[in-house]
Amino acid sequence: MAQLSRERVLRGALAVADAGGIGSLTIRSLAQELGVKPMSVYHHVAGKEEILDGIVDLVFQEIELPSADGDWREEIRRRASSARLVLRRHPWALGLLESRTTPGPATLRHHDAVLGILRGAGFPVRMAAHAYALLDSYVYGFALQEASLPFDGPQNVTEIVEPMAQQAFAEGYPHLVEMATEHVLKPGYDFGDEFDFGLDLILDGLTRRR
Amino acid sequence: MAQLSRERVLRGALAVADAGGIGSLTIRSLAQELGVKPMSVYHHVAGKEEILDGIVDLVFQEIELPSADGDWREEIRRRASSARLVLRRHPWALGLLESRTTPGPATLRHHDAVLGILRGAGFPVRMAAHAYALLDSYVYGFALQEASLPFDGPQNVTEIVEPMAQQAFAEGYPHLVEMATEHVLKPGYDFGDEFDFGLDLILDGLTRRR
DNA sequence: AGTGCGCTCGTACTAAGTACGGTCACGGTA
DNA sequence: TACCGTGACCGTACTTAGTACGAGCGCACT
Repeated sequence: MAQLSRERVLRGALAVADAGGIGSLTIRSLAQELGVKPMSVYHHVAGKEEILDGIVDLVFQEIELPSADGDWREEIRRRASSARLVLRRHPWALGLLESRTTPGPATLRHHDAVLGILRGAGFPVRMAAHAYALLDSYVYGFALQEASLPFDGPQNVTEIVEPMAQQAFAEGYPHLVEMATEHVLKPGYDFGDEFDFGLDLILDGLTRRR
Repeated sequence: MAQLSRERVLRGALAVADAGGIGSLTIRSLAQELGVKPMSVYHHVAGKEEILDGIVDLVFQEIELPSADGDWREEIRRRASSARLVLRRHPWALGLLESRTTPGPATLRHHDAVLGILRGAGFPVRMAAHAYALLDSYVYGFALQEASLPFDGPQNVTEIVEPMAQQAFAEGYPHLVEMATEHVLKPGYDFGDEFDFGLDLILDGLTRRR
C-alpha cells in the first residue's frame, strides 16, 4: 500500500460511501479501506467535515462540463443529463448538499461554466440566474426523487409496487391506485424516463423566454 | 409534564430538529426536551428510524392539500408554494427524504390529492405522472438549493457574497463574479424570488401539453 | 391487601469522532 | 559516523450516541 495522501483519503471515502451509503462512512471504515489505522487519516484531513466537503467536490468533478462553443440547448441538456447520472451513482451526495455551504474548486468551476454558456447564449444576467436556479432545482429534485424510490430500477418494480397498490386500495387512495396499475405496473415503466420530459419542457420554456 | 405518547415524542423530535438541525436530534436531546430519561422514549417508538419516518410524515402533514374543485393551476401553485415554505421551515427534512422509503399516511394522502387534481384537470394518467414528477422535482430541488445557500435571507447577503466574489475574481471565474456583482449584490435581491419564475414556466409548459 | 401491567428509568455495552503523545524511518548536518 | 529534526503512522483513551436488559413503581381490578 503506497503512501497515504489527502487525495487517497478522499478517493477512499468516495469508495466507501458508494459501497454502503454515507452512513457507512466512518473514520474507522475509511481507515480499513485504506489499510491504515483510524488516526492516520487525521494527518491528511482536518476532520470528518473536511472529508465530506472533499467528496462532494469530487462528485461535482465527475459532471461533464458544457463546452463554451456548442449549441447552448444541447450543452445544457448534456450537462443536466450528466449531473443526473452522476447523482444516481452517488445518491448520498444529495443529502450532503444541504449541509455543505463551502463549495470546492470543482464546484465553482462547474457553476462558472454553466453560467458562461447561458450568458453566451444571450440570456441577460437576471434571466441566466432564473434559468440556472430552475435547471439545478429540476436536476437535484429529480435525483432526490430517484434516490428515494423504494425500487432500484425497472426490474423489481412489480414486487415492490404491487403490495403498495393493494394497501393504497384498502386505505382509499384511488389516484395512487390508478397511477400504480395504469402506469407504474405496466411493462416498460422506468421512472428515469420522466427526466427527459421535464427537461424538454424546461428548455422549451427557457428558449421561449430568452 | 403530561403522559408521554408517540404523538408527543414525534412533536418533540420535530421541535428539536427545527431548533438545531437533525444532527442535534439524539435520543438524549429528545428525552431532555420531553423532560424524561432517554430510555422512556423507547416505550413509544421502536427506535430512532421510526422517529425519523414519523417526523417526515409530520412535515408532509403541514403542506396544504389542493382542494379538488378549484382551478387546477391555482391549486397546484398553492400546494407547490406551501410545500416550499414548509421545507424552508424544516430544511433537514430534505436530507431525510433520500433515505426514507416507507411513506407515512399523511404523505400518501398528499400524493393522492395532487394526483387527483391533475387527473381532474384532464391530464391522462401518463401525463399526470410526468407533471407530478416534474413539479415535485422542482419543488424539492428548489428547497434543496435554498437550504444550501450560505446566507439565510436577503439580509446578510452582502457580507457573505462580497468576499466570495473577490475570491472568485482572484481565481478566474468571470461569470460567477458577474452574477454576484450584477445581480446577487444588487439591492432587493432575494433568491426566494426565483421560485415563481420556474413555477410559472413549468405550469405554462404543462398547460400547453395538457 | 394482593396481583398484574404499563410506563419509566438506572446501568451498561457497543460504535463512532478525535485529542494526546509515542514510535519509527529517513534525510541532512557536523 | 553519530546526531537530531521532521513527518507519517498508530496505541490509548475520553466523549457522545443508540439501545438491550431488567428493576422499580403506581394504578386498576380483584
